Amino acid sequence: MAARDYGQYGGITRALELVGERWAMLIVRDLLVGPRRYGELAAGLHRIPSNILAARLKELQATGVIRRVPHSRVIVYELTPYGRELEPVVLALGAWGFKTLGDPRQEQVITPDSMTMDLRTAFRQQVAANLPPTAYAARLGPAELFIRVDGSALDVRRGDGTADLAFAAGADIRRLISGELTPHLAIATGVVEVLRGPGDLLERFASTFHLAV
Amino acid sequence: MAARDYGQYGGITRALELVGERWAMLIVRDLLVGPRRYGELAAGLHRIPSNILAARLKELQATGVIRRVPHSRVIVYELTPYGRELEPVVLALGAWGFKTLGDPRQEQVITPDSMTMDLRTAFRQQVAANLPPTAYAARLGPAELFIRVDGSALDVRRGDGTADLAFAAGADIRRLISGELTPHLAIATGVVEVLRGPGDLLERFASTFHLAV
DNA sequence: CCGAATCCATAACGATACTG
DNA sequence: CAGTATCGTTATGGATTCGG
Repeated sequence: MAARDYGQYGGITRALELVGERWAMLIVRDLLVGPRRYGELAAGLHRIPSNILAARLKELQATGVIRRVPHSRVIVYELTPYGRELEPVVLALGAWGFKTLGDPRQEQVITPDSMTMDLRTAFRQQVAANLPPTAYAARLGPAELFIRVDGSALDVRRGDGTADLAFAAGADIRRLISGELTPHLAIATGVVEVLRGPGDLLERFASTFHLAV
Repeated sequence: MAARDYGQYGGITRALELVGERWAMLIVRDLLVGPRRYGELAAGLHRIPSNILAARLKELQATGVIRRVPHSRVIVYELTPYGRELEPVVLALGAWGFKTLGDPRQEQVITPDSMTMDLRTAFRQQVAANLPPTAYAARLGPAELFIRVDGSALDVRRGDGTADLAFAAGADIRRLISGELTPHLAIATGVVEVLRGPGDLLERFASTFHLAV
């Protein structure tokens, strides 16, 4: 791993030598959501060439960031404890990037894992702590997420479930999270479509997930 | 800048498109210490090729992370307000990398700016708030730093000054900051050499700057 | 089918030299 | 001092192929 180093001694250079290469941090992002198989990673990072994915997985293993775990018949990759400690880094990056996240370009896709991490980024723990437990079923572009907020705990997983509020939205859910759009306006303009449950709950959603730009 | 994108829509991909390329985050790191001239950046990142530095500076300007400011005769680069908001990202990266920072390799150098940011990473604001104002003059490898702690405020700058404690150390100051070495042992083993002032103050330094591994 | 390895064109990077 | 220009090397991207 000393091949592509910076010739400097310090915490930041060290970190960048471990996870600074192209795609590495996105692999970490997806693995922060949960263990993933090779094919799942390839699907979530749909533009990654398979040789690059294979190379990164090897490097991240060699440096102790991830682990390759054979599970009966399938192989999954998961973060080591040290790798999981990258969560603050990934969240900080996400919060920073979110601020200048415009509208999606034509070729940009939304993946369940990236959306999950963006929701974690926007999650306001101290606000949620004072709200009743709530479950949301959100269809965000192609991603179906089941979001449970209980006290200061957040759980996001793929798929559906019994939710207090079910809604559908596209990438412009961002406008709701940034506060650019009020929940009321988001519904009125069709940015958010309420599928089940009281639309008022979208206000709770918006105050739980908020990231000022 | 959409040339090298990831084809995904999300906060983290957005951030990586802006500052994810090689060397970019290190330029940000050094600019977090203060505005720098082209030559200063080149010196601090001594292994960066000048064409890469020039390219990164252009990209970071184009994306609104840094600004090119003509100052009478010289040109300096500085972070925009948006660029400065990368500080939490850089500190989180530094804290993570610090944990597996071993001993320096032969070719690795210590630069004043990287050392400054590492100190900021390790700074414990809430601990410092309960200590009397203290100034340290530290010679860390080739970097001469004048460190002032006043309440929860930290100021690190290059050069010397009237300090309560002056000391010299090498890269293995890391062992003191990680707690691997007690202040007493650090002095006894020669890891830290006290140049002026009461050596006891090194305990205050160690509790002010601490990052568990 | 999953988890890669291989091949090849292209783009980025790195070292050095060069210019206003 | 603040960059450009050039050119060889390396990494990336895309497609295809291989092995269990």
